[in-house]
Amino acid sequence: MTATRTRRTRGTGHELRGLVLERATDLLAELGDVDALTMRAVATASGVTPPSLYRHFSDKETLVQAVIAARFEEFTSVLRTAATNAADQPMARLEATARTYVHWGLRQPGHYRVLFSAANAGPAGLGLSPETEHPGAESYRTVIEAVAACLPVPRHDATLILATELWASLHGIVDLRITKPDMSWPAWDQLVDAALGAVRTAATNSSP
Amino acid sequence: MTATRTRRTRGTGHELRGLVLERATDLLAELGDVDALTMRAVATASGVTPPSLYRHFSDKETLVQAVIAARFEEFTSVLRTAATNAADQPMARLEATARTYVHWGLRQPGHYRVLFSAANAGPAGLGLSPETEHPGAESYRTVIEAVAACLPVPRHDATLILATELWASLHGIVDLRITKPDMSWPAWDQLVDAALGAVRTAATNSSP
DNA sequence: TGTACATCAGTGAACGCGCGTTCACTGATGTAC
DNA sequence: TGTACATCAGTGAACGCGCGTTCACTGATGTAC
Repeated sequence: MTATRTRRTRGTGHELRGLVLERATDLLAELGDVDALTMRAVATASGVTPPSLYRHFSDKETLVQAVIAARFEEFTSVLRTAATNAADQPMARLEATARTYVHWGLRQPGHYRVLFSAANAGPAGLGLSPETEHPGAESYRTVIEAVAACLPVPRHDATLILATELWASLHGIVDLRITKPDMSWPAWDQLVDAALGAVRTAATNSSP
Repeated sequence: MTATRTRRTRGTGHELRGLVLERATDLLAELGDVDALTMRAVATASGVTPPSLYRHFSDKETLVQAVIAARFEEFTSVLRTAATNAADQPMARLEATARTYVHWGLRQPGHYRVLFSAANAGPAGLGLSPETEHPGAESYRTVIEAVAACLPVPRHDATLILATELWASLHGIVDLRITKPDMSWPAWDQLVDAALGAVRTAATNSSP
């Protein structure tokens, strides 16, 4: 055991930082709960003893924040990529965004829960300053923009309500499935389709 | 302190059971998280030392289950009452059900989270046998029935999708608001209105 | 009416556990002379 | 080329804490005789 471990040579100690982030990410994906993640487990998964972690992260909160920030960034990026790759038409882009949202959430339930269902998910709860916007706000904005693009004469109020309701639907589709996996669920893409109905109607009705 | 405490007379010890349930319910409402609830806190809130709790509940899980079961029952009952009190027309009943769902959730965010967003909310996670249906299934059924009543020619598949998507919307409206209280949200009743749009459209289109 | 006794609500102290974190250390490696 | 030394990745043991839970007990109350 101990013989297998090779210590990093001087100057390359920061490699451990990356490894720890990776392992912590995997563990968080499995656990789906920040509180269930332990520094000891992260250390073991990284092939190192607990005190070594404190060389790179001042405490658990710092480590967790680093993981969460990266996951949020990835999520938003995946959403944007999906929209970009879709046909160059607002509704097609929105559909791609919505489908990708749910697909990503169901594929990475642990991460989705950590990002969106954490008990203390506010900026304060994440240890961020109150002025800092919530890391999930970016993905919210992505949905709003995609909805706004579908409406010929976008009124701010109406757009906001449509977009928020759509977001709530997508979140609900993912979250309920994750928390109640034993129930029998309709195919998720049909649910997403239904959720898009309101925007589709609004888009059709307002166009001449 | 100790002088203030009056021990129950013999035979009335079961009164403590009710008091403990009440205090545990309150604490759970504040915390919104089963793991954050401690037997010690329940004992203190009940004016008693921790070992006393074990006279009435064999362990923490049993106590928590009792609280959760009661909350689920209350929630379902509130939904049914709302539907009953609404005008005797399917759509009015559905609207009342939906509004009450969200209103209850936002009024009792801690309880809502415990019931619907618990990390281990499956029957197994709640310590129930796998055959036992999820305690939330009853409220799900309430929504399905209310939706079905609105459709003139109810097809089972379509009804299920519409109802599940509506449930997801309502859950999302409540859950996102609870977990991200710092964001600025549109009025919840407008969101509920939007969520009801799909059913309204389906109801109108199928009627002659 | 008095007394011995069984009952039982509730206590105080302690248990083992896993946690985040700290501390003093080890020992291989690169560097200065 | 050799040697003393500073650096620093990583360790092993321990800390204090709060938790669920257990244990032996206390002492007031009702009951039997």
